[in-house]
Amino acid sequence: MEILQSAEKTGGLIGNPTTYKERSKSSPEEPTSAAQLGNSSDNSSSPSKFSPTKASSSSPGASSNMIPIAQLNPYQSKWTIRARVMNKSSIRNWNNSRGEGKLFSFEIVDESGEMKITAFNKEVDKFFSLVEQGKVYYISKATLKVANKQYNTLKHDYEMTLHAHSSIVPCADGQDIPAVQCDFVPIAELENRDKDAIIDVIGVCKTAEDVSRITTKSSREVSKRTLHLIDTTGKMVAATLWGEEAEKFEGSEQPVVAIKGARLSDFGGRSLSALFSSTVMVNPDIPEAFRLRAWYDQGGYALASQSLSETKSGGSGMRMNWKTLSDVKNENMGHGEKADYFSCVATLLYSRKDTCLYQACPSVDCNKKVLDQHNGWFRCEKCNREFPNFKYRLLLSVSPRNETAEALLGHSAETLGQLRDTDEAAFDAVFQKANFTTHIFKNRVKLETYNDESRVKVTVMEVQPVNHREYSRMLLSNIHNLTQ
DNA sequence: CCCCCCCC
Repeated sequence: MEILQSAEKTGGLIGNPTTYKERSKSSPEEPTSAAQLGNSSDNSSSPSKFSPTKASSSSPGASSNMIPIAQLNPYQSKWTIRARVMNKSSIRNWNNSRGEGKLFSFEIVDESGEMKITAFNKEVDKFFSLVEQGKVYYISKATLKVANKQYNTLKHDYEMTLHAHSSIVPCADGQDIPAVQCDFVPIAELENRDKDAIIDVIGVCKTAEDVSRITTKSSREVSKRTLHLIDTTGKMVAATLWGEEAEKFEGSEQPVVAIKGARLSDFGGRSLSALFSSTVMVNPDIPEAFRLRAWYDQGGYALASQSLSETKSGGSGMRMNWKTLSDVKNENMGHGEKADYFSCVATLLYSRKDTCLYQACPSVDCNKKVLDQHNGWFRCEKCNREFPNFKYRLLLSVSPRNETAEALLGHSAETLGQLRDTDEAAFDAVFQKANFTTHIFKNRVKLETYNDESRVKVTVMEVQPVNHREYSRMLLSNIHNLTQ
């Protein structure tokens, strides 16, 4: 792709006789930068607008009226438009009670307006590879119908469906047609944007998670892959791609990734999700991308970037079921059929050190307590074997997991086991030091019956450091709710 | 003729 001019220098689009206003759903407030994409087919130096003469010289619709997109309506039969593809979806299949098929859609723009175009089945085969994002085409003979505003946020009363006689022909001189514009929001700035805002973002893909399959609420299976994008603001944000885009993404070489029309979510703080209407561009040929590449390669890669998105499930105040310990009692948590889960910020008052360590089977993934045979051998009933050695495991009364207890005490079970055997004072000190420390505890609560005696048992699943910003945010929201 | 924008 060739870029006419960096819009950053100009504060807007230059080289276009008219200005195309960003579509409403993007709602940019103060664009900090803008990039133009897709002028590769613009070679002519003589802009032409709706001149029938010009149209007849190079378009198949010689007898058609060249009209602006804004004037398209279902009540005229002969027309040709000349427009640039802003956005193109991938091919999607559907299968419902009314039948099945495939489709793709794209959005076009000219100086007068914009429109959504959908192609089904045979028209998918005919036009999918021809239609390229950023390029200009003559389009004629298609069906116009009232736009379904529920799914089409473009500013036009109608949308277009291609049919067997529809014509799409590349236009060699479309430089007068507005370029596709990106208003990239710096990643640090995402923190101040509203949830559900549709924004354009560009960053270096520092890491890309593996692709995974998830099942949606409506029982559809879909692939997803989360990228972690950073920019020169030193902030990082998680951006999730879906479907084929997720499957095909190759992030091993830290490409620059631009997403036009991503949705800002408040999951885990702030994160982004690509929509069907988003355009994901890997290493796009735009100045922003070149700048980011240089910045990253010349040292940006070493920056300890701070993510706006919580990477772990914990720490974030958004999805945590925060409870106080008295809530657990007052709300009779754990009395249901299934266990309840809650998180609390709590301070460790005391932990028993006498029964905290046990000698476990050294087999990988066994962890069963071994029986000391007092002959130098240790027997594991589960493995039905005797070992000359064992491994220490930690078991605090709150915790089912060795790793959780290790996090709480700040030492590995192995270290503590050695310490107990060699330096009791140091061993005691570890427990002393852990007392009165405050953490986020993620807990499971369940009423358990043992020997005819029922009691609510709280098990700590995970211990995490307190994220004071998130925790304060949660407390403020509680105060806010109390004053409602 | 789709119309799902998902999951933690």
